[in-house]
Amino acid sequence: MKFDLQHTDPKCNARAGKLTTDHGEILTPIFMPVGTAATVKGVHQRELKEDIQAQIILGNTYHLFLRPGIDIIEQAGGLHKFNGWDKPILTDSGGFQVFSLADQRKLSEEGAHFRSHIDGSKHLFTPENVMDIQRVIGADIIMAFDECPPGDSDFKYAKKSMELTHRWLDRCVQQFNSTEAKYGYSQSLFPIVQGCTFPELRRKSAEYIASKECEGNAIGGLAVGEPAEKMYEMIEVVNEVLPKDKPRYLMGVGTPQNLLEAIERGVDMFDCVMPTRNGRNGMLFTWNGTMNMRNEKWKNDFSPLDENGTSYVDSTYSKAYLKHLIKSNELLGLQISSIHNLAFYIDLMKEARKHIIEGDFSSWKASIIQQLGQRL
RNA sequence: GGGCAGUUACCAGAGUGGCCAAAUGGGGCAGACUGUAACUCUGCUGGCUUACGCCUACGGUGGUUCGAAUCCACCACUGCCCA
Repeated sequence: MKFDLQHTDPKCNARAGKLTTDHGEILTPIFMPVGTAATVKGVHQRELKEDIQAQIILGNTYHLFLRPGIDIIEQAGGLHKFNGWDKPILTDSGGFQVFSLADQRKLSEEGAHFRSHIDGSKHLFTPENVMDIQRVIGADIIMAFDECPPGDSDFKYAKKSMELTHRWLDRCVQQFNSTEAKYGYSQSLFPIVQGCTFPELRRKSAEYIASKECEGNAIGGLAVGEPAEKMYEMIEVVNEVLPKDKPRYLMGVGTPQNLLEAIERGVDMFDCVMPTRNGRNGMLFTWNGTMNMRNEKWKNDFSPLDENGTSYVDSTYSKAYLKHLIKSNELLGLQISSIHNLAFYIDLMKEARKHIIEGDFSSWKASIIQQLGQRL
């Protein structure tokens, strides 16, 4: 993997870059659709490629490990072969599931003991076997196994958790370096900064993560209940430390506003379930704010779904039609909403990149955030 | 013409003497959703009121009762069956 930092906005820390993997190039800043269980819910690979123009998607180690199971992925010849996506893939390590499925797990120095949410069976994730599993899944970018503590954790817990994540990282790096990619293309390991909302912990964690000299770095443990301002502050602290010549990935974030604020602070990569999940729940993101498609007011609005949208669903379908589909629980409604929202997120990144290159990102961002705050 | 069943809030539909402004679904209104156990979850939905509370309400009218959506009488309407 290779990262070229192409432009940095002269007035802020926003960056435009190019990430080159064995499955293709990624222009940053980039939004990566989440495809947890080997699928971006409700969206075909062809739609991802042609309509949404996604350059990379995610998969999830925890979910793929439980179902269909690593043996099936291996028999398929890796995740790319299994799901028919031949562009880059990034897999999350399952660290977030240790947090979100917390009532089912027990952490120890060794790793995370947990029960399957599917059948209750007992399993153990360790830094070593999570690396091995991600070797088998075969994503282009794989994530270190970390602990993602709650946003309201106290200092003592945050420190303890961060130190465990660092020790686990040592083991991840060790295991990663002593194993090889299985399918003839290379894989990169990204470590993850933790430290909750404590600047000194974040700084320390960023220094530790940077010292591993991996090909890219991630910021985790944000947008997990803390105020947005805290999140922005932590991003600033961390990005002062993380190397400029490597991509920075803010995990699990967020709203369109969050993305723009993070880009301004030097983040290059994002993923979030929001466009797909909220889309399935009837919420559309547009350049002029959000729309709740369940609202009665759309029932006879036959104007295009989104006049400013670039995806074919935006001009092919009307607001009234999507409102009808959503209210009727029709599957096509979920698909249209997901395609629209993902296309919007990707467009937002393209525009951001354009303005970074033109050197007026901050002023553009300010006006866009104003627009995005509305409710249509 | 006769018999039976029924008439409850926007719709459907429970409730058959006080705990009923009335279950539950749908519809409507609003909110939530951030490295996906999520086509999910939450609140509101007669009027006035911040609330307490008051008023109006279960086809209509009249009655029984301390008290009626619930019991009685008549009337109106709806459905099914028989002529």
